[in-house]
Order: sequence, then structure tokens, then C-alpha cells
Amino acid sequence: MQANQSVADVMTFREREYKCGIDITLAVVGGKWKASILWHLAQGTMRFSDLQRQFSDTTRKMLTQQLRELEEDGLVYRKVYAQVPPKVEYSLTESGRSIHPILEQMCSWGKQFLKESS
Amino acid sequence: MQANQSVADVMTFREREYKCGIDITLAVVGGKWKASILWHLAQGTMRFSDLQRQFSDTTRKMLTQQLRELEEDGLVYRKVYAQVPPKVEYSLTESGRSIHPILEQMCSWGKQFLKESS
DNA sequence: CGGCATCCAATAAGATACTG
DNA sequence: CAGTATCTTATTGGATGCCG
Repeated sequence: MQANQSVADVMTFREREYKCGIDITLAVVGGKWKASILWHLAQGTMRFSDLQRQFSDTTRKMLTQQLRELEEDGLVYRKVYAQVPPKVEYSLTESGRSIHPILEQMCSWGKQFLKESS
Repeated sequence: MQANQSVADVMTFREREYKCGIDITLAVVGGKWKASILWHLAQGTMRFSDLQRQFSDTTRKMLTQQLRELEEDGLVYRKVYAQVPPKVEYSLTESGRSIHPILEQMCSWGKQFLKESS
């Protein structure tokens, strides 16, 4: 891999510039809850209220916000049922599923790291 | 307080609690420059000034700060030469090297993601 | 039920200047 | 050369309340 000298291949994503794919990945899943959301959604489609239960220590607002961004970035699919009371289901898109291997590794690395550093 | 099933294995790192290894990993490499620093250091030992050149768009302060945290977390080794002018070399520890595969995947996922989402 | 708007608190990051 | 100190700004996260 070539140690690219700075400005050569700058990438633009969401109106910001990134010099490396790593930073893009972090921009997508680096939010406080995003990685965990993707992790949980890997189990299958969930309603908003399901997610709320899983993430009982966050607020509706935060969950909504993070889900919106994940949706905008195309990792999560949001299906709204036109009914009262509302029903909204979230699921992973192809892109959302494609990051799962990385999350898996991050999960085990984190645990291992913690074990060794104590 | 409802004991959700997940409360069982809460992990503590740097006085914060994490429910998942993913979040620990993000706590370690999620800083704005940390992942990139680790990525560059994988090329070999570097002096502070080398890193400054690589990260010409950040400040000394930020670089120092991020390096300090990486050092505290045991990912980076800092060797100070007792001389004037000062000479400080940074290199990856075993732990720092162990995260490389993840960074690699993050790098290629990020690029791929960008390609597909445009 | 699911979500938005507003306001506020906590961090993270950056500018700038000084130092051994 | 490789920092530190201080101050300011930007970005995130959170509390709370209203709405269709």
C-alpha cells in the first residue's frame, strides 16, 4: 500500500473531506449509538419501540437522529406503515449488512483489548 | 431500574461503561485522528515531526493529545531520547499492531461504500 | 407510536502563544 | 524539536415538551 502523500486522493462525503477510507467508515458508524444499532439490527427487522427497549439508556430523539443518518447513508431501511397508531420498521440494507464483519471484529478486538489491558 | 438482560456484562474502560466490545474499540480508535495515526505508524517508527508532516492539517496540540491517549491505552510506544534538541519516536505496540486488520477492512469498506453511494 | 423542535450540557477540536 | 497552557469554537449528546 502506497503511503499517499496528502492531497492526492481526497474523498468527499457529506460535504467533508477524507483522506482515507477509515475516516469515512468512522463517519458512518462512529456515532455514539450507530454501531450498536447496526449490530442489533443484524438480528432482523425491528420496530422503533423494539430499538427503544434495546437502547433504554438513550432518548427517542437520539435514536431517531442516529437512525435518520444511517438511513440517509443507506445502511438502514425505514419502512413506514400508513396506519394509526404509527408503525415503523427498521432493517439493514445490503450496505448495512456489508459492514457486519467489521463490527464483529471490532467487538471481539474490544473485548480482547480490555482483557489484556487490565 | 429494570435489569435488561444486557446489564449482565457491562464492561468498564477509562471509567466509562460499555455494553459491547464495539464501543470500546470506538473509544480507542474513534478519535478524529487516532485511526489514521495508527494506520500511518504501521509503516514503521516515526518521529513526532514525521507525523506532523503527515498530518499537516492538524495542530501539534491535537497530535500530541491523540498520541498521548494512544500511549495510555497501550497502542503506541513513545521513546524519548534524552538529548537536545529533543527527539521522540513513536511506534506501534503489539496491541497497536493487532488492530491493523480492522483498520484495513475499514479502509476498504469506506472506499467501497463511497463508490456505491455516489 | 413515532417523531420533531427547542434549549442546554458536555466533549472534542482548533488557534495561539509560550517553553525546556 | 517536541512539547504545554490557555482560551475559544464547533460538534455531539441529552432533557423536555408538543404533535399527528
